[in-house]
Amino acid sequence: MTEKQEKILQAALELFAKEGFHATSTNKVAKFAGVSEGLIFRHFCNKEGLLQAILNSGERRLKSLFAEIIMETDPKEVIRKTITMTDHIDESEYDFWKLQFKLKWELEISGDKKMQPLKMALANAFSSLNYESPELEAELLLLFTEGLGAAVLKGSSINTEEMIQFLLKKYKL
Amino acid sequence: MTEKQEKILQAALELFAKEGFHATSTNKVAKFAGVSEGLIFRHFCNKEGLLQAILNSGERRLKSLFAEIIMETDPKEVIRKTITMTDHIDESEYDFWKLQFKLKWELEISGDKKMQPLKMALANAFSSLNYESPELEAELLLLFTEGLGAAVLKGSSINTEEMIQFLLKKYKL
Amino acid sequence: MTEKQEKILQAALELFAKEGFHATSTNKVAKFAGVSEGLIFRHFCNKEGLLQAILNSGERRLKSLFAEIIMETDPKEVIRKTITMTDHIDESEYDFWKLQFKLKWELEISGDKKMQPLKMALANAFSSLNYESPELEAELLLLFTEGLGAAVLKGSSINTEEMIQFLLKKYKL
Amino acid sequence: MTEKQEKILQAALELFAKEGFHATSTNKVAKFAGVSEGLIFRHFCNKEGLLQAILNSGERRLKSLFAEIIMETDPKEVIRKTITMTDHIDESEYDFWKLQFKLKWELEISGDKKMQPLKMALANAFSSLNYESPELEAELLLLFTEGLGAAVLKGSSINTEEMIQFLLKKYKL
DNA sequence: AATGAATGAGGGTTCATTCAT
DNA sequence: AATGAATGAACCCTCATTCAT
Repeated sequence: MTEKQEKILQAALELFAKEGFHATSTNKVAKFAGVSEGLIFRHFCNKEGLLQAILNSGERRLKSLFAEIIMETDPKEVIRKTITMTDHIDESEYDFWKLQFKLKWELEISGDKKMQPLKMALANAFSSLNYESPELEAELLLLFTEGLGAAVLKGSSINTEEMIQFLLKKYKL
Repeated sequence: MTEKQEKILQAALELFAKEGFHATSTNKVAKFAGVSEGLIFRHFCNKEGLLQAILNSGERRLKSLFAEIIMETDPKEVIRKTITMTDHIDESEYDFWKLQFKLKWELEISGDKKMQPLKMALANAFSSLNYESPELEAELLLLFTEGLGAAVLKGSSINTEEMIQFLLKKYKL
Repeated sequence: MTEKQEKILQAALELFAKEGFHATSTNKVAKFAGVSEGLIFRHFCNKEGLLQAILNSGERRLKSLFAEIIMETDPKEVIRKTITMTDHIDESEYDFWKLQFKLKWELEISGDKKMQPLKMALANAFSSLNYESPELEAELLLLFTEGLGAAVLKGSSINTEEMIQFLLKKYKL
Repeated sequence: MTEKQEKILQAALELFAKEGFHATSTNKVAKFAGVSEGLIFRHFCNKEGLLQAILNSGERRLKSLFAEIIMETDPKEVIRKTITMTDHIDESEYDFWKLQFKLKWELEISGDKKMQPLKMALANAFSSLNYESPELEAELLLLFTEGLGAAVLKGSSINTEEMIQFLLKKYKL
């Protein structure tokens, strides 16, 4: 991975996240990256290839974020970490996460599969704690988490911190 | 509102909802509506004007959906109706709702303001029922509603019916 | 000639003069005249027909302006009136004259023929006054007059009044 | 400046001069230049940018034409060269000059500033020769030059050669 | 006479992509 | 690996004009 390649990825991530995939031209990406437009195609084949490269490079981020939760053995900790997940997203990664949410709607790229391991970990946790419907509980909590994440990334008026504390109390954590 | 005007709106709604605003060309809209492309601009000025027209015409739908909940006097009913809201969306209106969600991410058009009255009604309801943090409860429930709506519209694997019943039980309704 | 017909002509004259024939759309003319666009075509056939109508209606103005000079019997007066012609153009007729000049270049509509009678009158005048080359003198004076007119209509920095006095002195008038 | 860039400029100059700026489509320019239409915008940004490029490249021509007169020290020669200027315009440059005249009317781009140095040189010349109103003399002569130039470029019926000789005699040159 | 809906061709411009260097 | 010229299709939009009413 050359330096210019990285610059392209970085520029594309930021622009795709800010303006959307379709609204960002390869020309804009090239200029923003300080690179000739042709180079994008040399390295990433086409615009979609560029997107894939971003997504792939981000997969690690996603997995490491989830891994910390999934590896957890204490069920209460699994739930607590899920709830506070939003708080642990570094501001420098906002673009990546925003892009994830954007793509779900713009290109209908579902993130469901990626959530599956987390969902199972949660279901197990709720099961250990003798919740009646652990799977539904897991799904519900993920719904909350996603909603909270979306709210943060869109700059909604929601007070995230308060909401997280509120949820923790609700789950007696 | 002429017949062709309606056809344009209808076509645009469907295409914008399916493929996104930027990914849908006015040419495609015109062809889909069986209309000359120029007519779009005579009636709606801009591509964006076309979008606005769709949004405005949908405002009624949105308000009537919310009104039914807000007018409710029984606090328990307010909460129940909010939870089951997703179920009451007619399949014929999927395109409209999908567009709403899509736009939130594609054009960063926030729906926060529109939710405000509903949020207040919910807060009041929770307050009447002596919940400790009625506003946070309201916000949380809205997070759920949005999440569930999104899941349905994206064709997620979530079992909506089950989830709704689950939540109703949680709120003792 | 109905009232609306006149309004169209008036609007078209002003717009054609200000922005040019090609740069003025029939739509703009219609809006400026407070009239439906279709009406323009009902009355004037097409855009060029509208232009012709303006030109024809202006022909009278042009002829009456020249007539006063041509009818003059005193040769000195012929020359004097030609030189001061620019001064006698009413400000309300600027648009018409500006259009004349514009069209010469935009559509290469020559005004040469219309000048012919004036040129002959001038040649006769110079001949009566025993100028050596009366025809060339006539042509030269017309060159000056046109240049002066153009300068005025373009809002050039030339001091017209002074220049006219200067010319009158040169021709000993 | 690539070969195709030059071809575009050349084609645009010819077409703008012949048909006018507004009446010439970029498509026409591209076809005439044997080039893809997009290339125009890559190199010149806008249609207007294309025009500016032509104008800028022509500025040299204009300055060199004037320089020869302004540098002249003999006042009589200054006047003589001004009068005969029209004759010194190469036929290959007609398009450029025609465009200059056209633009004055089509886009109201004034050439006044460019004439200023020449006007001052003429005023000085007339002053040296003890003319009473050197500045007005200068302005009048420029009026003549412009008028004659216009006549030539429009293919008027004026006999340019004769007229120039006539004026030279008038100024005793 | 007058409107306003409707059209199809064409306007300038941007797009993702290719190619020679 | 990297550039920048070059392309052709598609973009949004405006045009002069026609037609039903």
